[in-house]
Amino acid sequence: MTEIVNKMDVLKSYIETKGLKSTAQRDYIADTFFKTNTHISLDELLKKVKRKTPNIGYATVYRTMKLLTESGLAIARQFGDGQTRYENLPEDGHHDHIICIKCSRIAEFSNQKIEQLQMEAAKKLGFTVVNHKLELYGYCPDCV
Amino acid sequence: MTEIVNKMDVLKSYIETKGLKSTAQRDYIADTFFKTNTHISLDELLKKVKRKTPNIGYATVYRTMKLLTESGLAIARQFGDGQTRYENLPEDGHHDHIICIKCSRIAEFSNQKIEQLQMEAAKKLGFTVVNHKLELYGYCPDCV
DNA sequence: TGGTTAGATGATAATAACTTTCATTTTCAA
DNA sequence: TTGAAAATGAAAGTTATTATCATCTAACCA
Ligand SMILES: [Mn+2]
Ligand SMILES: [Mn+2]
Ligand SMILES: [Zn+2]
Ligand SMILES: [Zn+2]
Repeated sequence: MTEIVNKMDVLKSYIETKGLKSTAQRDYIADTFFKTNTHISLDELLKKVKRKTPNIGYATVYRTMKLLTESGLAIARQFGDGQTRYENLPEDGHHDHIICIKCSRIAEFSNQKIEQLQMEAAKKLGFTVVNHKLELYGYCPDCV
Repeated sequence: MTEIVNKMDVLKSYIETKGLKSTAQRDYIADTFFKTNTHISLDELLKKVKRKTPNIGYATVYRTMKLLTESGLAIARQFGDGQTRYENLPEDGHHDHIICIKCSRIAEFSNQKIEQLQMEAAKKLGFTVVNHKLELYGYCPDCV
């Protein structure tokens, strides 16, 4: 609850800073997205949004998610199925993913030791790490 | 040297097993690819191949790389720049990548401890890992 | 409060990287 | 040598994303 209000405030503030305008469509798309706890695609989000506002366009959903990503409220992910998926910025920090190659179920995990070892591996090569992508692919408990 | 001959033999053998036919185009594309030690895109490979055989088509390069990937001689990679890149199957086993977000330089590393921890993280969630993708993004030594 | 105008919207067109189709050519076993 | 099966190259089709453009609309102001 307070969560979503907060996120909406962050968005409003970002919009103001950038000299943009507030619209009902954008608010509703953002609100709908903030209420999801999945890794949602644009098509899925559009479908959800169209249930209340059927006249909304794909382009507006696309532009809104772009805005949310820019403002840091959403994270864009690519799990190799050909389409970008968005998730809410996790309040408990960064996490990585494990994806079932049979049913597409996605689980999340975070491991500080792995992050540490990544840094070290990079340092050994003279690189500085800004971000990373770690995805495990395999079978979930239900798919053996 | 012996390397490439070996790879060509593996390819020949794969082609025979599948009931396919041998062609000059395929041989030349494969040979050109086997001689690269980069993570090469289809366009880059086509360009290289066209220097000797200008009449060769994109589709043939595409189909040859598909074949090499199926046969295990090539690995297809996605580094987030929108196009698939191919690399030769490394003889020293699996490795992961670190990509410079300024100059696109790609370095490779492998860390057994990280692999181990990944397995454990997956197991904790009841998943079985079949493969994984680990990419670090940051700055290379030349780009600070 | 009505006018102005920069930004937003939604339909549609354009991209870009594949992927497939198809007419023609080539391979290769009989 | 021949004919069926596979390969090739040009071109068309896909699909997800991004841009364009003719209206709309929000927000500031006289
Ligand atoms: Mn997630
Ligand atoms: Mn590599
Ligand atoms: Zn599953
Ligand atoms: Zn660099």
